[in-house]
Amino acid sequence: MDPHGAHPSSKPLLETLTARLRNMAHRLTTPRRDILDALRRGAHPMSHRQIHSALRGSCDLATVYRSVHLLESAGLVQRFDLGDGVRRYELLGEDGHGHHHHLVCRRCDRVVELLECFAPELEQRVASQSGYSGVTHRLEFFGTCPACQSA
Amino acid sequence: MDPHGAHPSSKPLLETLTARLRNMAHRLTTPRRDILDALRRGAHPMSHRQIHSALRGSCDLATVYRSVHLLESAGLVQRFDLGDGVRRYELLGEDGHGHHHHLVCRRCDRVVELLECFAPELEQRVASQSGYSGVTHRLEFFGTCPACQSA
DNA sequence: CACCACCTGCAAATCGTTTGCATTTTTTCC
DNA sequence: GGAAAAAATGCAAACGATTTGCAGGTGGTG
Ligand SMILES: [Mn+2]
Ligand SMILES: [Mn+2]
Ligand SMILES: [Zn+2]
Ligand SMILES: [Zn+2]
Repeated sequence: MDPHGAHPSSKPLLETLTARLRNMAHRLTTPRRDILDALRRGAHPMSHRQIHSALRGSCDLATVYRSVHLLESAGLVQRFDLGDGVRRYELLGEDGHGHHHHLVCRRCDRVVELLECFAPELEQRVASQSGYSGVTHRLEFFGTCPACQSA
Repeated sequence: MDPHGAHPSSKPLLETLTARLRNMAHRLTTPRRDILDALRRGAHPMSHRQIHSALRGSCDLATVYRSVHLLESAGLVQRFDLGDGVRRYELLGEDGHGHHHHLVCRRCDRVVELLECFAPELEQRVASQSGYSGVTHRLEFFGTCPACQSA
């Protein structure tokens, strides 16, 4: 595994993403297309602020918040919570394909993308034992990266 | 499993907790003792605000924030992030004993305490594959509780 | 019981995020 | 292509959680 590696999976075409958005009966606006494109280029989860800077001010920060909300409810992006109070987002494949987790350095915030998801069978067990339905999970790892260990 | 069940493990004595705090070279103040006691009584992770109300205003909310910080760095409490922007805390046993996870209803926020922790072997694997050290994890489950399913 | 380092209350500041409203865009339909 | 309706944006103000500065209060030690 490459410690700095980004998503190895082929990135979806921007055209594919905008099509998905329109299929959900939403308008395709310039900010939304640009946000999707920024996320497509990003190797790791991006905060609203990071997305906004990647857009170089082409739209307002409030619009980034509103658009990301929409993309999330449309199932195009997934939210990640890496422990600081900041929400981060990544593109999500159709039907939830592309679900995965991260390993974050406590010192320098370096992120490793973890390709496998371990927990689906756990979801099953948790669901059947509790009676809850539609069980999902959120899992992130934390540690000290090689660089920060020697420093 | 009891869907509403709280921690089944025996609760530590307040005296034990205050001793642990003092061993870390920290003062035992009234707010700190009261906060430990509130957490000891709580069945689920508590937010700063919940702790503060449990104290019935006996100390300031800012003091709750500062004290919980201290308790966290002293290893007496563990932080949980249940998806809303609010941090919650539970007592943690010595040497990290008592680590566990939760299942939260997306509709009514009902919390189920999950007794087992599945991920230590995953930590191992993640650590050896990435070169990170001191790997820990954060894992929570979300779903719809039986009551909210019928509603 | 006095001292001092540490802690607390209070209020203001900070930070991420949300929202109201007037204006601009997108889409639909001629 | 252009007009009209519906929806999205920009801007600034509001918000809720958390942090912080400072002046006064307290715990633990000798
Ligand atoms: Mn990722
Ligand atoms: Mn718990
Ligand atoms: Zn690092
Ligand atoms: Zn519920």
